[in-house]
Amino acid sequence: MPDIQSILEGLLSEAVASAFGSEFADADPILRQATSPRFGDYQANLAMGLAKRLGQKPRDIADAIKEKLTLGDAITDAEVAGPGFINLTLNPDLLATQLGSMFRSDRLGVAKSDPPAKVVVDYASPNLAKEMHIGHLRSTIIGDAIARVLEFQGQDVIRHNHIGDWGTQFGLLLEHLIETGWADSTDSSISDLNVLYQQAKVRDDNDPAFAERARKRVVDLQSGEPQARKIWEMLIVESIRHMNQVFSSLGVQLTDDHLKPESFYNDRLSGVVEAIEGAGMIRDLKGAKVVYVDGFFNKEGEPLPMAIQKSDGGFGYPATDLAAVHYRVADLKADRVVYVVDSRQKDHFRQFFKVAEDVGWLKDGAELVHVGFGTIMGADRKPFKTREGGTVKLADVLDEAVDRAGKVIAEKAPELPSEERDAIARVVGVGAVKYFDLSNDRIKDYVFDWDRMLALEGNTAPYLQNAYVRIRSIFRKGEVEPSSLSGREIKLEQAAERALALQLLQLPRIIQSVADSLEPHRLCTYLYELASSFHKFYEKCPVLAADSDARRDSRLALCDLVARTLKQGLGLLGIDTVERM
RNA sequence: GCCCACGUAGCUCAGUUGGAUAGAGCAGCGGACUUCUAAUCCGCAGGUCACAGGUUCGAAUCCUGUCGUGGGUACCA
Repeated sequence: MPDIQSILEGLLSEAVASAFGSEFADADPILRQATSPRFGDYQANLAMGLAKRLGQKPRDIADAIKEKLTLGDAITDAEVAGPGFINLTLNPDLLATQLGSMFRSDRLGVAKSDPPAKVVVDYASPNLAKEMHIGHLRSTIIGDAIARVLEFQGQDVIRHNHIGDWGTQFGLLLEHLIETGWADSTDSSISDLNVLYQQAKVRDDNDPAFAERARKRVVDLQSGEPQARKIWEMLIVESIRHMNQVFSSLGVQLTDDHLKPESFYNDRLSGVVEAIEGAGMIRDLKGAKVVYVDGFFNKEGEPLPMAIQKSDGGFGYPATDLAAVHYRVADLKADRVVYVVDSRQKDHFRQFFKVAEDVGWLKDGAELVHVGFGTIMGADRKPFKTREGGTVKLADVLDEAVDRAGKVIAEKAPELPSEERDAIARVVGVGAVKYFDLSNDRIKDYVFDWDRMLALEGNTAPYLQNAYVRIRSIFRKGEVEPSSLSGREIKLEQAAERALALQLLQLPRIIQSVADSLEPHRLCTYLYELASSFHKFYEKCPVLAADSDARRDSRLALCDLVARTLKQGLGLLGIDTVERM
């Protein structure tokens, strides 16, 4: 069934063609949702744009279109207002029919994209040998949300966790571990590694000789030297174990199946260099093989080199990134590769995207997209740190969120058994952290604020989860199974019901807009407005105590649609719901 | 220096890709609970959309410049 937008656009095109000739049939009707109920439900803004082309006044054009507009099944009223807006009021029966079809759809009316595109989503991608910290949060959950939305749309999504298991940090760590004799011990934990890495980092910054030896270790590792290899494997196992623990408490859909570590591309690196050399793009700079990309300059104003192969023979991240592009586009045949990585790396992405294009790897029109995001700030507007000024561990953030959520639940719902309260605290606490992050425009920095994210008012996860809970409570109390409502007629009588209906029917458009823009916060805003519309409806319209069975069933169906939309929407953000809270 | 983002109410943020009188939440003031869960709802107040030009029927949104904040500026990622 065509959606409302398409139906209206069709009617408007017919009217324009009938008023001014068929050559105008493809004019964009510029259909928008009305900004206020007093302007009807939708407005068409094409009359102003046609004024020049037709040499007539916008209002006269709008009047002419309005005259030819078919009223009845879809539109019950059309009025011209302002400079030439055509305000449209929808037939409630059309809304009801649309809702009926949404109710019967297990996808809530969201069409599957056909044919599906193959999309690689590269996200989380932490550097190993360090504990996961707050800086890993955004890539992990924004990427997860994007992957879920694209998958729901029916795209062929391939998740890649491009973990840093191969770079310079391992040189530092290896050199330090071998020198201190740690390499001969058997027991290790990620916290130990964290400390050892910090020690190594300090030495690297202050001791050029150490730095030199550490760089040599990277070359050893990449060329398969046995001792380096053996220690490295121990480090990797421990790091991945820790990473998976964090993913699990975060509720992220990444498993070992999605690991595509930097080391995976090792035996492709020399081929990458050869291909770029073959394209005549490699230059020599002090022994390093570099590429120059137009438009990038260093502090001295000279063209900025990007090192594909370092002067010591080792490969840096540009080589790995280029090998990954080639693998994803040429081997996996991806149509789109999405990189969910901090905005600060924007220049790096622009550079190697351009190189990949110039080498000719994007022949089939494959699209590379850097989905950048801002920094999480503390209350002082500086990057979020612990009170002592240290790195905030991701596991600690989640623990505290659950802890804080638990306290609120103990206060608000003391009647629930403590075991259930613990489970709810986990869903609410983790959901609050994730939603708070996702609900901000990803390109901007945001200030981390416990009170705000766990607040029950405003655009927060608990507010949405509570709307869901209230609906489930209605069904429990009324002892109604949602499936039993199938086929019942939905009647939209109250303004609050009509507003809710219009809101529900926007879901497909919102999903599309998130998929196009790769901005999950658009879904958050939508869900918040939906929950808000529901709460207004809830105050105004008794459901179980409605004054007729037909009205009760109609409202129950509306409630169920809201619940399913909230659950689905939150699910696409990687956030769970509970039955009570 | 050069390049890239961002600047909306006291605070934290939206703003449907250029549409009507710029919207929420918090904080402030005033209301609504023997409840389908008040973890909610209703009302009041709060704005030179950083500033100045430009594009056009129409700009918070696009362009140019200025100011401010943050980031990037090879062989860390």
